[in-house]
Amino acid sequence: MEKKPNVCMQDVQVRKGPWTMEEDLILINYIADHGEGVWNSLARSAGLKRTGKSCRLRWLNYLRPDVRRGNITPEEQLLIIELHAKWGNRWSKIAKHLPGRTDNEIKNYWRTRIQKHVKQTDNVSGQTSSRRNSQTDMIPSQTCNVASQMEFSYHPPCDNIMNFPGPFATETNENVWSMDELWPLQLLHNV
DNA sequence: AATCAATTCAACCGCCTCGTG
DNA sequence: ACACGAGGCGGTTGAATTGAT
Repeated sequence: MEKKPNVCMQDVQVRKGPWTMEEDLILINYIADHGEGVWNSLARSAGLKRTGKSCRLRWLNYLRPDVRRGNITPEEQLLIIELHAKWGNRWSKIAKHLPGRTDNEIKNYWRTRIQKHVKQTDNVSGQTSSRRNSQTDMIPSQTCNVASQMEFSYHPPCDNIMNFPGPFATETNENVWSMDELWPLQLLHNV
């Protein structure tokens, strides 16, 4: 048995950054056997050199079998706008009303697609309107206004925000693999 | 074909809340 | 009532990808 320095041993062992396929499989298998929850001990027991938080995030945002990815529909988009107008940046609350969508995904979608459109709209229609300190401090009343603007000016074919990058298949990305690939492996592993 | 800029999104960070002893 | 740990949430970052020149 080699002796390791007892200083920050956990810190030394914690892995960060993109998940590997192997790690994903370990996590899927472990949760299939034991269920989710108690993430810190789950991470340890599963032999993953990740924090509990990291495992939870990976599972909730990516590995859960019911996670839907890509192709946010116009209906979903309108719902996001509507709910954001009602609740502001309460992403998890909004996500509960969009089955299969995660708070992270909705948050990203809002920031990259909708907020961009909001800014453009602001520039065109209200150049003298109030300044914002940041992208994130928009209050619900403002977004409500924006939501109505978007609904009435919604023209998918030429609208920037409706140009979805396409389905989930980004094969070139090393740590992105489809659930079609992962779940059969998980099942095989469990047999 | 090469380079640069813009965009996207997975993952991390820090704060807050809640449950438990 | 208090302290502590774990989980949850929103904000932010940075690598990868895509598009434009």
